[in-house]
Amino acid sequence: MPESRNTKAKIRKAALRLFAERGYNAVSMRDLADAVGMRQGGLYNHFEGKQVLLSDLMETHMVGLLEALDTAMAGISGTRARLEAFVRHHVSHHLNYPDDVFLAYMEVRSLDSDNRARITALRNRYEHVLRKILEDGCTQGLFRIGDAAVHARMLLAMMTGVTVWYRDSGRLSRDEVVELYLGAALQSVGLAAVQS
Amino acid sequence: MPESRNTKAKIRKAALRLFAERGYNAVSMRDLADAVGMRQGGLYNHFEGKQVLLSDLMETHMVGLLEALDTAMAGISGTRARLEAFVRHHVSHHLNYPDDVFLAYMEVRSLDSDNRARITALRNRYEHVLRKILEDGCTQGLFRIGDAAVHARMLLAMMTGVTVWYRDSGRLSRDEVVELYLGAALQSVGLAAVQS
DNA sequence: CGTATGAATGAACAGTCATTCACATTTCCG
DNA sequence: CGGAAATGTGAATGACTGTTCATTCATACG
Repeated sequence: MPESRNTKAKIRKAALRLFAERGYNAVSMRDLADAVGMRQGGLYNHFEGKQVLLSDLMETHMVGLLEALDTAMAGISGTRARLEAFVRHHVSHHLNYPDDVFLAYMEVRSLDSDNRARITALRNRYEHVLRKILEDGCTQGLFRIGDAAVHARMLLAMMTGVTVWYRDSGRLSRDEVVELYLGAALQSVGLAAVQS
Repeated sequence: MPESRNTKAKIRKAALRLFAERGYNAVSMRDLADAVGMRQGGLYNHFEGKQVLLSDLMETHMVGLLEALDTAMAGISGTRARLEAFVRHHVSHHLNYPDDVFLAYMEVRSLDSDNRARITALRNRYEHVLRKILEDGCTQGLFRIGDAAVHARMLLAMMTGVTVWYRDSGRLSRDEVVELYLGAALQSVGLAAVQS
C-alpha cells in the first residue's frame, strides 16, 4: 500500500510536468511511463486511462485552488481588503503551482464533455468570488470600473499570465511579483496602490 | 492558378479554425481534408506538411499583427496617446481575429525549434513596443507603475484574454469592449480613465 | 488535336497511439 | 512459511498518425 501510493504520486507528478510542458495530446503513455521509470502497461494498475488521469489532475488542482482561496479569504472583511487578499492568493498560488495552473488553463478542451462540465463549474465558482468583490466595490462607490464581470475576467487573465514569464532565476522574487500585481490590480479598479 | 489559390486559402481557413478549436495535435490531416472537402493526399499539393502549415499560419498572423500595429501607431505622438492607440489596436485586432490569436498563443510549443525561434522573435518585437511606451511614461513621471517590463506583460495577458470569453452574441459590442479594456489599462498605469 | 500541367484521388507505408492481457515478480499479512 | 493480493512486464491488439505515390482527371496551350 505505501509503495503503491508512492508510484501513484510519481505518475501524477510526472504527468503534470509532461502535460504542462508538451501538451496532453503530445505526451504518450510510453513517454509517461519512461519518465516514471516503468513500462506503459503498469500505469493502468493506478489509473483507468489517460483521460481519467488528466481530469483527475485538473480536478485536484481546481479543488485545491478553491480551498486555498477559502483559507486566504477567511475572516477578511471590507471590500478593499478582500480584493487584496484575492490578488495575493491568486498570484502567489499561481507562482507556486505553475504546471497545475498551466494545465488547467490549456487543456480544458482535451477533456471529454462530462469532465469539462465539472471542471468548468469549479472554475466559474472561482471566478464568481472575484466578480462579487468587484460588484460590491461598485455598489459601494469604492471602485471606478466600467463593468464588474468584464473586469473580473481582465484581472484573472492578467494575473494568471504570470505563469508564462516568471522564472525563479529572474531578477524578481515571488513576493516582489505579487506586490507588483497587487499594485496594478488596485490601480486598475481606481484605488491608490500604496498606503504604507 | 485562381482555382489553386482558392483551395489553398480554403485549407488555411479550415486549418486555422480546427487548430484553434481542437489544438494542433488533435487535428489529423484527414480531419482537415474532410473540412475542406477533399482527401488527405491532395493537401500536399499546397503545403509541404502539417508543421509547415502551422508555422505558416502563425507567421502570417504575427506579421499581420505587427503591420496593423504600425498602421495604428503611425503619426501618433505623446505617450498617453500612444498607449491608447496600442490598447485600442490590440483589443480590436484580437476581437477581429480570435482564432489567429488563440492559435499563435497556444501552439507555440507545437512548433519545431527553428520555427519557434522565428515566431518568438516577432512576438518580442511586438511586446517591446508596449514596453517602450510604458518606460517612456515612467521616465516622464506620467505613469505610476512598479515595473515597466512586468506591467507590459500584465497588460498583454489582460488584453489578449478577451478572446477567451467574448462572443458577438453577448450583451456587449466590440467597441464597448475595447473602451472597457482601454479604461482598465489607463487606470492600471495611474491615469484617469475618461477625459471627454 | 496532342500534350503538358496542376490538382485530386485512394491505396499503401511505416510508425505510433491507448489499451488489454497472460504472465512474472514483489509485497503484505496471517 | 504460505498464499493472496498488489504491482510490474512485455508482447499483442486494432485503430489512427503524417506522408508518399502511381494514377486519373480536367483544363489550358501550341
